[in-house]
Amino acid sequence: MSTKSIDSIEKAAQILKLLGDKTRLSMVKLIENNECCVCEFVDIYQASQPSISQHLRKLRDAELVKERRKGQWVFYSLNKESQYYEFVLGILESVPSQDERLKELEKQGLRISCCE
Amino acid sequence: MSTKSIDSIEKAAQILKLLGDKTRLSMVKLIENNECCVCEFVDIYQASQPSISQHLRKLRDAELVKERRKGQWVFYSLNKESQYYEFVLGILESVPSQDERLKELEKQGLRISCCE
DNA sequence: TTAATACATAAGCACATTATTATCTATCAA
DNA sequence: TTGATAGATAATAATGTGCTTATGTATTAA
Repeated sequence: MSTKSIDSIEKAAQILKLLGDKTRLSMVKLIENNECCVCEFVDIYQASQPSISQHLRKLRDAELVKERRKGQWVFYSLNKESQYYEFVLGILESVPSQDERLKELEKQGLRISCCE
Repeated sequence: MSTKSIDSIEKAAQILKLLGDKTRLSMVKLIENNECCVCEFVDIYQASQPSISQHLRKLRDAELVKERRKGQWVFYSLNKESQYYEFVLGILESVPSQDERLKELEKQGLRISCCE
């Protein structure tokens, strides 16, 4: 079960700190409606692969995102089972859509859209 | 005018980072409904005065809070004129009330409740 | 005027965070 | 198999953050 309210001020601060990085915030906003793999993030943010992986690890450790392996790719999405899902969703509501970045990727033919 | 939506991902991340510290988040939640002065924060968080002042400065620089001098005290409150007021308010909705901390202060007779 | 209280700010240090580089595993395609 | 691609992780370097200490200003009370 997830409610919008957070039980402790420390936990709330921890989640806000995680979202308080522009790369992570943008990634989380992006996977609100899309499933993305690591190499897509690398292209979108012009960042190194380890840098992206480390951001994702923090989000995964906090159980805000979940991963799904599909062949050689690992796809990330928002963890809807998280206790904090609604809290995060409430914040994302006020954050500008990042879907343009994905469209840009598609235009370059770099979007990973594998079967199934 | 303030809307819940933030124009840029960078600005949103900046605000979330500011709120992503448990002392600052608690202070902001506290002054959602109360006006507090620096020395009260010092008592409440058992922190040094410069430490509290530095937190408040960051919040003030981002225009999330405003100050009001009253004699020797400086009282802080949420800046309702801020462009980001509703965004902050939306987050605070999910954050547990910190009013108990003020009640505790009153019990100890340390609450500054000056005239007017 | 003097002392005390409230607060701000600057400098320095300790610790946390982020990015890079290097290396390792897993999957897929030849 | 072998090579290439995707990704994770460890070690390290660069940067940022938050705290303490020291000091300055403003206000009040003596």
